[in-house]
Amino acid sequence: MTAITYELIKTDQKSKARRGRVHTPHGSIETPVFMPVGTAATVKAMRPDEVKQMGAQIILSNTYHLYLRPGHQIVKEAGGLHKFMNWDRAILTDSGGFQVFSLGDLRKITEEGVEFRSHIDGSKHMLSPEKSMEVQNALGSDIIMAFDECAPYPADRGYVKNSLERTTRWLKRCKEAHENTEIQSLFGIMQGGMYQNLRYQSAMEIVELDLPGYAIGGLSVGEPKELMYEVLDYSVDYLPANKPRYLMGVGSPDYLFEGVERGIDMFDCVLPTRIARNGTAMTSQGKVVIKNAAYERDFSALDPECECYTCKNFSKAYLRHLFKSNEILSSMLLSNHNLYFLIHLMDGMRKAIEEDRFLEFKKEFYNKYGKL
RNA sequence: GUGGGUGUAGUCAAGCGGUUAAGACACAGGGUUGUGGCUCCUGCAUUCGUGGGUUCGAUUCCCAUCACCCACC
Repeated sequence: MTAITYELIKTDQKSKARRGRVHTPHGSIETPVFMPVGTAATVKAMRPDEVKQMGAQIILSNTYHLYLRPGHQIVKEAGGLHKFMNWDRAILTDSGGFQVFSLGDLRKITEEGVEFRSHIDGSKHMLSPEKSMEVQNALGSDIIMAFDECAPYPADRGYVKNSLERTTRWLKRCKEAHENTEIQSLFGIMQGGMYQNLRYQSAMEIVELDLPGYAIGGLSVGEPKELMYEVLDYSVDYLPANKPRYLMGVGSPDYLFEGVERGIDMFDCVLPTRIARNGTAMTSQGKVVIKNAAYERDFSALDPECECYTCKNFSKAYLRHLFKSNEILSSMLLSNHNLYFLIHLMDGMRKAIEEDRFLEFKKEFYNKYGKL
């Protein structure tokens, strides 16, 4: 018995989109789902009760960051991550694999693991499959991710093949080292870059380990949109239908639609909260760069079709003023809106799948949303 | 009224005789996708209060003038 189980409820008649449910020790999650990112045990600028109230079913936090600060032992002493940050719904933790990729410069990858320098104080650390499991076990998140290597783009076939094979070996070590299987489930991560046969090889290797869920990693790392969609097309088919499929790091509305259409169940992304902090909103009419001078005297709502707290109570002119004045409330209100927007977009997608009109729903959205 | 000082972009300012006048902030665009991000990138003075003069050449020196500031009557 694993901590996480997947229930397939319905598959769309005209696409690979599917409606499902992931059962976790902290409640069940209706899928497809968007997971807000809370790297340092907090969804930046948001209170947990707000995140919960807008309908977030699961959030993501991060092994690398919590290991460095405050330290996983402290989180464990606090009673685990859920209690520490006061979030009683599901939590997924990333393994630190992506930081190995994004920190780039000061790191050394070996078979044992990755040696890197802390971005906080420069101190030297080693992250390995065993260490990542130790940290994630201490955090107590419901879904824990395998410690993988995310190959950069572009990367040649030889590099990607070696990297994916090492990721499989690391996955076996993760499975071996993972201790709390009763309350935490380990998801494997497919790699393979932009090469179809390598994606296939990676899938075969990780699926053989019969894990509770699988993620597609190594996408949205700078490749063209069309290429990502193409890789996604066949990659999803290599994963079992009776397990949740998670596309890592994707979160713009168009990517979410294209992912769901191809059979993805879970997404996470820093995009909504990051662009919120930098003065941009996602709305039903498209992207709104609230800091632009055009909104100086625009007293209308950010998104006239949105029911979120921000849209119901404040004008674009006020939001622009808050941003230009560097007010904390700016990050709070825009993050609130962007997260609400994506969460409700997923609500709409789920409903559309149930009614077999996912493609129509997608078309309607694109017609209004326009570019990105 | 007398003496002194200052006038360079929206603001604070560097430059003080020599090719395209630092920088910061502000302002204006853009970026952002398993968060090293209240961040990053780009743009923004044919012109140095005004008028003369000296000089091959002046934002830089001289004179006048205007504005503002300080001190003393």
